[in-house]
Amino acid sequence: MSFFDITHKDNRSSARVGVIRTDHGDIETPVFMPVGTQATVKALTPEDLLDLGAEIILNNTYHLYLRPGTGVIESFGGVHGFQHWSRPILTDSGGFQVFSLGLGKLTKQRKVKHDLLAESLAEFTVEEVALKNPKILAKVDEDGVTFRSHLDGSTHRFTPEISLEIQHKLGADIILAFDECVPYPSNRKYALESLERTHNWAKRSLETHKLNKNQPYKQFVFGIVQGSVYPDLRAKSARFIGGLGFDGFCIGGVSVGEPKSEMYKAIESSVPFLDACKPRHLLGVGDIDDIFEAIERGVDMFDCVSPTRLGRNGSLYHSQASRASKFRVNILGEGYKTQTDPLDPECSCYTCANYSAAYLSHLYRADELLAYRLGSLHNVHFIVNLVKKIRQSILNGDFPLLKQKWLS
RNA sequence: GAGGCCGUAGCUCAAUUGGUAGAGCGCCAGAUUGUGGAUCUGGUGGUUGUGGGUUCAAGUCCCAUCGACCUCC
Repeated sequence: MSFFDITHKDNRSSARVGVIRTDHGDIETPVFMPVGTQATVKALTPEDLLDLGAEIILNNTYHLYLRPGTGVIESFGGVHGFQHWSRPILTDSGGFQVFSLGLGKLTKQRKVKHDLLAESLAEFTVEEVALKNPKILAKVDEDGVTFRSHLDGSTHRFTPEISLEIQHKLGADIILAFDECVPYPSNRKYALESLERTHNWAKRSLETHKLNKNQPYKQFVFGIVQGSVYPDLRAKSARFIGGLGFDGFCIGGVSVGEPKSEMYKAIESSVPFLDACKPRHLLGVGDIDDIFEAIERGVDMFDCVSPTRLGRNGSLYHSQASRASKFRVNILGEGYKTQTDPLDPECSCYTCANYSAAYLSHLYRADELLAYRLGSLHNVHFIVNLVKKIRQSILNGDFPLLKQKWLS
């Protein structure tokens, strides 16, 4: 029994069907994993997640390290026992927080124009840019990253060694190398500089992982490909990371503001250099069209906050919504105030099976807590099961048809 | 009954000595991709209670009227 087996390949694209085996159960790929940053998929219980078909969830190292702290989680024998989830878990390495607390923070603030950031990065060092922007909470150096907690401002430091040691203590089934996610846009000089650093960190992450002897059960470690939107850097990164001996791979640094076409190019530039027998995870994606495009290009795993975040904000997936509206409708829209039918007649989730759109609309307008739960339930169900349908379509040989049906 | 005070957007309120009526919230719409249950971006919205008058010009000054509130008898 190997960690990952490919059971079927699409003959018209790079799409494939497989199974990942962990001590906490199997995962059928392609798979979408809901994000439970703080050891909880917001508003949902583990039973909810099982009911709607989730096979694996993502937890975040940065958040759990800061709160409740690794010690508390260790006392439960790891993240599974702590959150009452006995199926597989993947932990992020904290690398993304280097981005979201650091330079990426600038691109997320609409005030800072993209070209301004690009100019800054061309003209100044990262340290100089950070000095000019006191809101930045993280600073990267060759050895690791120093950051301030978003909770209390206290100073902390992550290195590849520290991140992996924390992840060993958290005890997820799949853990990630510590990387730097560069903002978009980044000039080539910075992207390359950061890439060398991420590669160095990948080696150190893997070495640290090999030293870990006291695993109660098997932990697999994935390396992360970076390289921004530069195809040659992506290829360089995939060759390097692909050659280190990781159990699987992530493609990172996407969905950070770049055009979708650039993201697809980044996937295409990376996949050919990654061992075809190992699973590939596209970090932080995502949108329904992106999932189709990525699976077609050989991606096996996805995680994204969008179904839960959008669910809490009333943006709900709908089988009859157009691609232009990203397959979603806004339940807060005026028309739903009086709709006695369920939100989506074609949906089999708990929410659509039991509640009218008008009731949902009311819950959202009244800021009732049940809105978060019913909305998240619906959205996660929608995405998880769409990916299951895609999996089946690959087995049936009609994946291109299904993709065309959705994306035309 | 007498005196006082106030009526401006759906709501709470702004608007210099008279000079193009604004804000917050709400409402409507959009954004949201390895999560700060957050945030951001637009948009709709008014015969300034009503009717007269003074003035080049009135939310603002004058008169009447309707309504709310306060005090006193």
